[in-house]
Amino acid sequence: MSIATDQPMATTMANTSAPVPNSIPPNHTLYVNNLNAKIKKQQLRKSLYNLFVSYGRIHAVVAMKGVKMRGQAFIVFDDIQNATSALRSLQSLMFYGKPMRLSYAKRDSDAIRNSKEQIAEKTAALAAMSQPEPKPRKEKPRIPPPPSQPPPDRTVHEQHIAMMNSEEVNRAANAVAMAEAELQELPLRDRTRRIQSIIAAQTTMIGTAVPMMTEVQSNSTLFVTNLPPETTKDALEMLFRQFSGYLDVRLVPGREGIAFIDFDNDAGAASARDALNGFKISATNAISIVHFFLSIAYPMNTLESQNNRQSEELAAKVSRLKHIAFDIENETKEHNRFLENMRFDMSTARSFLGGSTRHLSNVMSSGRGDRRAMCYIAGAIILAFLFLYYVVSSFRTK
DNA sequence: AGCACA
Repeated sequence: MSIATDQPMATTMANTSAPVPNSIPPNHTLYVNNLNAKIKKQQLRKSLYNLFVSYGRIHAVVAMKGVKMRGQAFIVFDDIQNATSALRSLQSLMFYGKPMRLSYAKRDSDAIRNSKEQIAEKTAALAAMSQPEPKPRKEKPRIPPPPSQPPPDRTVHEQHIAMMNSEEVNRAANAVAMAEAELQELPLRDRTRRIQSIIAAQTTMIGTAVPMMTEVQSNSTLFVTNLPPETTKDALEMLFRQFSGYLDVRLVPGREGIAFIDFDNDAGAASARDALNGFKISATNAISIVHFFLSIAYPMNTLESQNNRQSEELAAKVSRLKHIAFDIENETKEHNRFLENMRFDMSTARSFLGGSTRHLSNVMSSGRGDRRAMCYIAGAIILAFLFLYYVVSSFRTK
């Protein structure tokens, strides 16, 4: 399938370990040159971000259009180690048709300089205030050692909990939280990749799984395809109204063969889907029903992980998360298959969203002020829109 | 090739 993205084809990885002779010491910021100067600044920044962010949190991507600065960019990492691993793995990567050249920046980026200053100020202030100087610890071990008097038989759970409360896990959880915000802005397909790389990165970073909770948000609208052209709204109504929470059938004016079925709850939609997917609505047509799912992963509150039972579930949660990531991918592919055969335009996308937006206005006007529900619905609408827009634009630019 | 950020 041909998908248009703003991502350049990342073809040959000519990386290996051939570090360019490099006199510049490691830096938070990578200097990139030999970039394709034809790419527009915004897109370039976005693509660079998407490429480099797998190696760690990125503070900024700077690219400039001027004669002197074209073809170059700066990637500001929060962490030097991450900058280093990006430098090593992406060196000479074909990017928009040209092998990019990476080195450390000669000077610190302003943002880094500032935060270094702030840290220096704080430690100076601390030193001035406190008379017993804090012992300068050297090189913190990956997993904090047990307290000086290790209780003879710490249970596995207790060790686990101690680790969960470690600074490293907190940082990892933080990284995941940042990533979550970023995920919201990515099309579904890219979210899968990001979720996987976040898990991988955090897992290697702390040597164990980050405690994550996942929330699968289903959607109370079903997408039905392969309907015979003469299908009427009444016929579909007959079929679907037996399921609890049924609200409405929406045919798409000007488009044969598809329909949207709204429910007032996810579970009703799911049970209708399970019952009717593949249903032979006529001698020749077995209908196919797609239920769009959205999922969000977020770090578990590390305080909550003090609870033993929850800490037992961590591993299971993470593996479930991985499965969900794969599921999203599969579903996305499946959707694309459906949609590739159709002229799926914006009015169709809007029609799909019609139900959701109505739910939103219902919630808003009900005056119950359920913030949480509103956020979810609004978020789901945005994600759904992004996904649909992505699908639509992939036809446009074919 | 070219090292900036307001």
